[in-house]
Amino acid sequence: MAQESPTFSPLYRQIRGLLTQALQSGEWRPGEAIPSETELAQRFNVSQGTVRKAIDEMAADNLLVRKQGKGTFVATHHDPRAFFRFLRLAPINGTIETSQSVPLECWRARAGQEVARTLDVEVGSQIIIVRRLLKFAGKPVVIDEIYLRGDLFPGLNLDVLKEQQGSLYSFFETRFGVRMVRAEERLRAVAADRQSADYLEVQEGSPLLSVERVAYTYDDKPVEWRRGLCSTADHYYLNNLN
Amino acid sequence: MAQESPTFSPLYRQIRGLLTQALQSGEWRPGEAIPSETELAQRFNVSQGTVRKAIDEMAADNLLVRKQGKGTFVATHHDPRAFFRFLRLAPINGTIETSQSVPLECWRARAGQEVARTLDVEVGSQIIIVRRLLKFAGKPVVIDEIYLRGDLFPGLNLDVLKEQQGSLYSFFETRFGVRMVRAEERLRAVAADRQSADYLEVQEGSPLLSVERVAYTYDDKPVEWRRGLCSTADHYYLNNLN
DNA sequence: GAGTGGTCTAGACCACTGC
DNA sequence: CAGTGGTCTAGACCACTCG
Repeated sequence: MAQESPTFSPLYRQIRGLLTQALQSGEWRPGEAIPSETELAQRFNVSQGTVRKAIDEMAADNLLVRKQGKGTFVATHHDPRAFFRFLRLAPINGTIETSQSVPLECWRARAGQEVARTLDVEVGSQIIIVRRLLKFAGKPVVIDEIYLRGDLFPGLNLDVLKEQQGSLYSFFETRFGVRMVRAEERLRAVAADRQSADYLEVQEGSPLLSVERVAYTYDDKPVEWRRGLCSTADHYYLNNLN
Repeated sequence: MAQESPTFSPLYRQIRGLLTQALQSGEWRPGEAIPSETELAQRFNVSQGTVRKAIDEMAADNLLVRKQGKGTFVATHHDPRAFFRFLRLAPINGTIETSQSVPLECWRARAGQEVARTLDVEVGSQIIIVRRLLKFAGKPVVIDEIYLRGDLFPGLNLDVLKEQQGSLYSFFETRFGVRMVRAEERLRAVAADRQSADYLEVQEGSPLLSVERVAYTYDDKPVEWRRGLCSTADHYYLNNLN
């Protein structure tokens, strides 16, 4: 029912669109259960199998999480298993370490050309810049500079950031209703500048891993641009190629 | 039919196992079409939908490639689209560049403890070590040191390597019937040693991206261990986080 | 037109959770 | 026990490719 001709989109893909829209509108919040497959099938007037296929895709993209016998849930950054989805750093020797995010600075500014293009906003619109230090087992490992769309994070400042527990994305999710869904990272090796070297307690000029990231929300629009400098003396960046 | 009780494995997963086994045995070679879904369903005495689900999973893992109207094919590294699945380097400014693999050295040795553990072979068994330079648009970008299981690459030497066209994995696939299926990479930033600096035409001590990789075949056994040092002056390593 | 994969449906039954 | 997701089946029809 309702199938277009030029760009053919199967029913389950349309259902996915409707579900994504509902997620975006906040009808079901991160961590909550969405209605059962049979309920959704009735609501959209399709068979249960079609809803199922839509949910399958969204679960594969980490938008939803299925739990047999319990239901299907909106994915959340609070889930400890989701923590390392966006933080691919692991200690070279040894086990899991506790991590701590230390906010250093937070101020508002106007978007220059490059930031405006990356975040898909007008040049001159308000952005927020955050600098923070990430510690593993008490030792500084990453220094981040983060650019955010100002309109999406009203009231964000250094004091608010200090309330943060858990990951930054988990914090954005509950505090501002902004959920990061996917990201693109560009990695390079660079020499430590003076300031970063001081923060990371390494020598100026020593090699650091530069991780540049653009993160997107549901509607595939960029929300965050960040650049992290990682000391890889005791940690490496893990990646699986399938 | 035939469902175990302790570790329950659904039928389609068992079918996947049988298909993987057939791939591993070389019944269908990379690039070839496998039998149609209905044929496979008859062969395994299951419904077409069950075969379909098995193939779906394997296509998601890049073991098979579906082509509507034509059939399902064994994935191959010859496919230009598969080229950047294991080579995540892209030029910082500009378009696609031609790449060239220049073999430098190739010799046989006995596996030490670390290599033996990584490649899951006995200490002292034969391994092959390859050094090669990777050029983009004529300029050196990566210097690789590659450790291979000697038993899987009989007759491999520098002369043979010079016949290589396309990617190294594509070469291994046709020449030795060894197909890399997935890999794990560990990235760090390091300072260039004298020799690497010379090859990459950078200054000694300048920051390089170290990419350590273990690659696996169908049976999930490690086949290759390699370490690449990348000059990220004009290229970055691209990664998508979903 | 014949053959392939892709979609959609409907129904039966299994596995897991929680009351 | 009822309710959820997970599996398996069978059949109808659509979209694409190729001769």
